[in-house]
Amino acid sequence: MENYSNLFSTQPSSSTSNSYHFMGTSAAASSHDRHHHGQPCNSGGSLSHGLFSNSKQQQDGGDEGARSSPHGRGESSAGPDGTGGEADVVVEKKKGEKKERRPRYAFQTRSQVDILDDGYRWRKYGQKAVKNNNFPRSYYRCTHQGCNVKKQVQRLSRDEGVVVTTYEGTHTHPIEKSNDNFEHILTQMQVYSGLNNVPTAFSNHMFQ
DNA sequence: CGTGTTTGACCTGCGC
DNA sequence: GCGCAGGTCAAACACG
Repeated sequence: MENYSNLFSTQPSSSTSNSYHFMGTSAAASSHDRHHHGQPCNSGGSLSHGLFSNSKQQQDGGDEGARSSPHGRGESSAGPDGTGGEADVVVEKKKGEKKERRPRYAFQTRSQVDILDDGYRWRKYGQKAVKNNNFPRSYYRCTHQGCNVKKQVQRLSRDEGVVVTTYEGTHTHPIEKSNDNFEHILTQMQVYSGLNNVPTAFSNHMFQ
């Protein structure tokens, strides 16, 4: 809760690249332990659920068990085989069309921990070292059945106090547990959302 | 035993 | 075509 970094949202420049909606906030993020008191207190499940919704694009990925790649690998792009479900979720290359990805929503927080406890259950499925960054990037997927939401968590190398979380997709289910902390974060995000503050320097760094 | 993490290998896109 | 970087898979492992 020191200072709110930045917040911005880039427009879906549908040009091949992804669209990022970026926002910044600072929080005492606590997550250390994901679901201990995992009670389904679906207190509305509105907050984050609504906030990260990208209106359209992938809202279908819904029940398609997400992964059903027959060959195990290369599922991400070899997807479009007609099974509808996944094909339209990952709008990658569709027979010739230029690839287009789901919009991502990123926001940075000033926190000691990497993972924000946003009320959903996530399963880590990968971690990669990122170029020009001392810290690795972690990849998470929502564990809820049929929910295809992913998120990446990365810490800035030049400011290790800042954690960048990138969400991709929309949750197809209500939040699994309420979380005052995250609600607080969201509140901040909304507030700053109105300011239209754009951190250019940072954006140049993170996404391209 | 169920769930989540770690980690090396693999795949793909992109720039040169 | 090659190499690099990002993204994902899945087996092995750890933990409650």
